[in-house]
Amino acid sequence: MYPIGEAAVRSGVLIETIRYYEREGIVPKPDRTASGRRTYSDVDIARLRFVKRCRDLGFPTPDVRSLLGLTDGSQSTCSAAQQIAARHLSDVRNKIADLRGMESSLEKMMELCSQGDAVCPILDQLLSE
Amino acid sequence: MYPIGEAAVRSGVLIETIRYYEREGIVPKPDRTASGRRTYSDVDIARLRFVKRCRDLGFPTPDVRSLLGLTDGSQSTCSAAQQIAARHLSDVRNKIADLRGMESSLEKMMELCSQGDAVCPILDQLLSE
DNA sequence: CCTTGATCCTGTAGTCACTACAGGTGGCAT
DNA sequence: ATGCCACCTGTAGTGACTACAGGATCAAGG
Repeated sequence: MYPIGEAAVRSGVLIETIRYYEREGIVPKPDRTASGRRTYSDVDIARLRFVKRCRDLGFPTPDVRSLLGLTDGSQSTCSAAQQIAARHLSDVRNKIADLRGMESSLEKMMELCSQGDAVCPILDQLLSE
Repeated sequence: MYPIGEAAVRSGVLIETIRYYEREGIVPKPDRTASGRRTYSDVDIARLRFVKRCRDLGFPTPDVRSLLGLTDGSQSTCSAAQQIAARHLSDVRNKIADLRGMESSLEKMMELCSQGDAVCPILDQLLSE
């Protein structure tokens, strides 16, 4: 059993973020010492790492909750996880596409810049549309 | 001169977002009618469109302010705009790289899913690291 | 003139996922 | 006892919006 500082180190999740997850109900409240300090088991740590992994992959918190809920599961939970992951993958791809659009526009602007025009092409582009 | 509703339509920026930009000092306060209603000139509209264009390209608001400040400029403002755009382009590229990493991990997970394992590979992957 | 519906106003709070801080307590070493 | 570090709760802030409440103004129609 570890105090929260140790749990943070072991899970890779910040102390304040751990408390936030608890407050939001993303993870269950841990046991407490007689003096009121949180104390985390290895299972608690594993759960926090799961949450971190999900967040690193960009899953929004509602999805993290859902995925966590599936971890006590059976065979049939796999399709639920698949669904969540597929939808999220689609979101990620949309975001990439958005960003690629931005990148492309920015690149085009930067390109015009190197042509030494009398008028700033970046500002001109931003002003013209 | 137009009321805020018309300005919103013409600029493509929501009424509440226009007020937000004004409150944050991103755009100057417009003139008012005798009864206190905001009234926007064509120059105000053009400025709002500029802000929208910058936001659509993902420039953070401090950069939008800076770019706006450059639009009254001279030749020498072009290098400043270029700097802002270059830094932002770099940020966009970093975000794309992050998302590509997520996409790749998610794709790998989905791939394992279609192999019909007894254990859910998605949850397994999330739990194992 | 009065009514009605639409538009506008200010101020406040909420969204998402954290993150920081204030003020206080507990635990351990000196 | 003192000092330092870790922990606690509660609150507020971040960035960029977005929504809502309660009230005022405006214009058109009866």
